[in-house]
Amino acid sequence: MKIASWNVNSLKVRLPHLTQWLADAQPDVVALQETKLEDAKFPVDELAAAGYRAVFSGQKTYNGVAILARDEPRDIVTDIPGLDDPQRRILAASVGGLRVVNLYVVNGKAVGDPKYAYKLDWLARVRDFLADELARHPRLVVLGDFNICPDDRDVYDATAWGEDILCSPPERAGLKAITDLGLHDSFRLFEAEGGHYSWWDYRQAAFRRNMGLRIDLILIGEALKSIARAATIDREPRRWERPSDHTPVMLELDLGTSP
DNA sequence: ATGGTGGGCTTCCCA
Repeated sequence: MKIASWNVNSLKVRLPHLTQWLADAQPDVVALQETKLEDAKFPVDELAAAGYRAVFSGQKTYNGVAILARDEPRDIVTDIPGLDDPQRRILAASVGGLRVVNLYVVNGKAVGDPKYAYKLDWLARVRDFLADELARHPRLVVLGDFNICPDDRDVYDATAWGEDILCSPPERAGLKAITDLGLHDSFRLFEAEGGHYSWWDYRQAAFRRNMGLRIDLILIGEALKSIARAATIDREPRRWERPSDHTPVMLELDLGTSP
């Protein structure tokens, strides 16, 4: 089974890229972020024609998350219990014998900004939600745009970036509180070197110069660690005309033949 | 220190 995450930065603009990539990569489950679409405008029919069921939690202009799958996703959750948040950033579903939680983590703008405080609080609440999810569903996958570089290997120039937004110690502590639940950064099960990124700024020819960050992650519960086969970043869609600033990340799990 | 680019119910906000 192939499970993927992609921040598409407007599904309206990127739908042709998405359908092309689905045909090329043949993923079984895909988590999308920044769809920027109201639910009524989600391209259900186009994705069904591509062979995927879809569930989604969107809003106009900003945010928006979706899960695509070959099989119908079930037991949908669109909100963190107890958190009244109009921003559509989380979507959980059961699919293909897995529990999948798709996150579009708050960017935070800058250390000290009000959005940064919202980010740290949101992360703490997600951590508590994930603790409950993991207790109920050992076969848990938590993936999405985390808007946090796990460590300096995930930053093109860690010295210059320093402790700015996406790399500040409190953000990294917020991520560590999540991985400390027993969720592994699947990419690091296969690759120890730096220089592998999932996002490149649109400015300054950042992609051509590989000035990127690895902020799109697929975390897996301990129960899935032994069946992880490969974790990859597909840079190809970032080369296409009018790309998203993020590129898809993918994990292959060996779930065997029994359901 | 600044600003560069891109998406969006656009002349600013968000990333």
